[in-house]
Amino acid sequence: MSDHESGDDQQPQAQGSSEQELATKTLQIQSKRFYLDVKQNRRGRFIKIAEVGAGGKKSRLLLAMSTAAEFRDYLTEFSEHYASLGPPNPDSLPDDGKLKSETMVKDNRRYYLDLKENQRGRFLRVAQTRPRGGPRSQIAIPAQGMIEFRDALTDLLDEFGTDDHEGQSELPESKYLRVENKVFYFDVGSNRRGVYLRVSEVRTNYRTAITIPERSWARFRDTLSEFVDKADTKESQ
DNA sequence: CCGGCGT
Repeated sequence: MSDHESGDDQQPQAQGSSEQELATKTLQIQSKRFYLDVKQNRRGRFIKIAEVGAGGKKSRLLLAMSTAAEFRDYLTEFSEHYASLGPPNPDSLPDDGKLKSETMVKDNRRYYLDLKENQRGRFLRVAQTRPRGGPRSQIAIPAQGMIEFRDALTDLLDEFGTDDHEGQSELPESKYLRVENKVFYFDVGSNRRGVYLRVSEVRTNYRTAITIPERSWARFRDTLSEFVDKADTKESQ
């Protein structure tokens, strides 16, 4: 029963029943509190990281167990790099302000790890993005807390494994289709309502999409076939 | 005792 509970993926929806919380850890790093929750639903096992700032500002991030393990290893790399750095020097900062960057990919979600520096000091920013400008969420871990964070993550991974225990197979890769002057993107995603296909038409100043539940894919295909057949017969007359 | 350069 955690008070840092909130919605998850995609569209708002009724609270699902079948999400269990297997373990939780709390970390206090400077003014911030981090909750690391191991959770499991029918799509698999994952770790939810919630950051609560001093003013009660919250942000959260979801990582599959395998991604959490990858992240843990990167935390070691980043903390070693951090330890090798001299004192902060605004003049010798790269243009993008990033001292070290890595990327992780899982199920069409991208994770960006950036060691950054500002007036407050150094911190690791972990950002999660979804395809086609979907919601972006991010947390910032003070650099001094990376080791502590890694150790907490390691405890959870040692206890619950690095296996995602996916109910179904992995989500398919995204595809796209160029049609005349348009591009259509096909992205498969999932939330606790199930698996869906999101078809987006993306142009510079215009973006639209439909979301098709997996259960109806065959009917969409059949319906499209009917139109194709009609067009074909018309063409051959 | 905060705070993380955007649409």
